[in-house]
Amino acid sequence: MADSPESSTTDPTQRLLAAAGPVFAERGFDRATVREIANIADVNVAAVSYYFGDKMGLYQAVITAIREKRERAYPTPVVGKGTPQQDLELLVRTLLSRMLAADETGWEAMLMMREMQHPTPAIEGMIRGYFRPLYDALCKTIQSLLPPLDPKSSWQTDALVPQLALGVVGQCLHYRIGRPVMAHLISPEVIETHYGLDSLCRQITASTLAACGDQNVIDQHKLLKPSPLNEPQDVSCQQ
Amino acid sequence: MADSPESSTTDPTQRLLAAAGPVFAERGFDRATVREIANIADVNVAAVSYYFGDKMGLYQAVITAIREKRERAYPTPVVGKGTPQQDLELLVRTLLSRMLAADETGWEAMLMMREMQHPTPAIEGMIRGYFRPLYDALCKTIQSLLPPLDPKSSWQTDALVPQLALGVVGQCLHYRIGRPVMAHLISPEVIETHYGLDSLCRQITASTLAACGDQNVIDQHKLLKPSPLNEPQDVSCQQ
DNA sequence: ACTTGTTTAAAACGCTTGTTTGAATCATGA
DNA sequence: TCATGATTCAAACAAGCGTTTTAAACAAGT
Repeated sequence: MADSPESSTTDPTQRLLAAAGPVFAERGFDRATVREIANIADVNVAAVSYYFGDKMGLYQAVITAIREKRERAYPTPVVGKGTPQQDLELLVRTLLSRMLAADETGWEAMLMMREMQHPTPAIEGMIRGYFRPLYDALCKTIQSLLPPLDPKSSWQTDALVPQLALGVVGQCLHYRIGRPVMAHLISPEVIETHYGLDSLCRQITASTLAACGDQNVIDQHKLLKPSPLNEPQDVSCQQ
Repeated sequence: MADSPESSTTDPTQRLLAAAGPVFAERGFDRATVREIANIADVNVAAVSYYFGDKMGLYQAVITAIREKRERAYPTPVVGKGTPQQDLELLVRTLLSRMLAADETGWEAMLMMREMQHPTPAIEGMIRGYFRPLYDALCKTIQSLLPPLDPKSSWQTDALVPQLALGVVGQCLHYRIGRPVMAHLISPEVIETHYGLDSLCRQITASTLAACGDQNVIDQHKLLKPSPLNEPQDVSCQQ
């Protein structure tokens, strides 16, 4: 680990991009220093200004690069091919994959989250090529899962579908954002066993189907999996 | 607005705390400068070191202060008094209130979110006095909403309840975290009309009840409000 | 081999930062 | 009134930062 750090290529541009990602993700834009990045990339500090203009240029290049990479790795599925239920599960899986993505060490997702909350000009492209398509697909799928809407209710036409879609996004997001806190609330073994991609995907999909108000749908969905809920009709049972 | 900024008290400690909150929230810990804070507080920069040791000391004092303030403003409701459904709605409302809290300009919630993702030593107290109680209450309430669990299924006993509870938290959280992105996806008018506390609370509560698999409960809940879903049985209707 | 334009290298610049200094000011009790 | 300790203040300090400079190394075409 001494002679050739980040030695995948000799192109300083690539070396800088590769080195900058994890540093930006771990330290944030401000705490990250171009000197550290340049050291890791094993290029001179001046290369940052030379190739990217300035530190912010490098940052935006990193953001753009990982967005494109993840877009390719987890492309937005085309909805309408299978049943709406299958579409929904696929969308949830895509979303969760993008969030949890164990590729590298998760720093990519971390960077995207940073960008979400403290947007730089790079946010525009992120939304256009990344969030919007998936959000639209989600809305369309949820729309087709719902019973016919009352066109006279502005709540139903304007709010319901987006709220359900955002509920999906929010739950997926939480398993990225809330991770540090979750580690304090739930034992590591349980997280290990029950908070993998498959388990979470099943849970979120089922919840959303239920929220769409279609008991048949959730029953069908449950049949696909081993051991879900059993008597959904009897309530008010204090443990 | 010239002669006495932040003039609620003459105590430099209080003035610094009051001034530091918004600045830390808006700029983040690193971009926030003690000089700007001191200027706004209208005290000398040296007061930061003098009273709080250093910048980080001031930051942690701010975190602690707003946690205590919000704990008082939106205390964790005692569950078990009313029906589980009412309890759930109350808990969701508390959570959403804490997240969206329009008090001040929302910087308090923003700071707590920052802390969640990039914890400092102040996170311990936050979890103990803030997240844990609400999370436990949520779990207990959801438990009593669910049908009897199969004790042989580790998924049901270990994962289901926490996952549902975290789903609630995640959805609430998202309406804080995802705000910038949401502004790009949904028109301002719709946000204005349909993304207030009441609307979101209703939506999240109803979704969770549905996810608990109890169709009766959601039907009852719907009766409390004007115009929710109507024919929940017929499905597969492509818009 | 020479020239020309591009890339790399080390050092330094200029600026901002958190923090400290040491004197001035104030409050308080004898 | 004076002395003592706490507080305030302007100024300075030292360190770290992004960026620029200047010159050396390199590549390629003639």
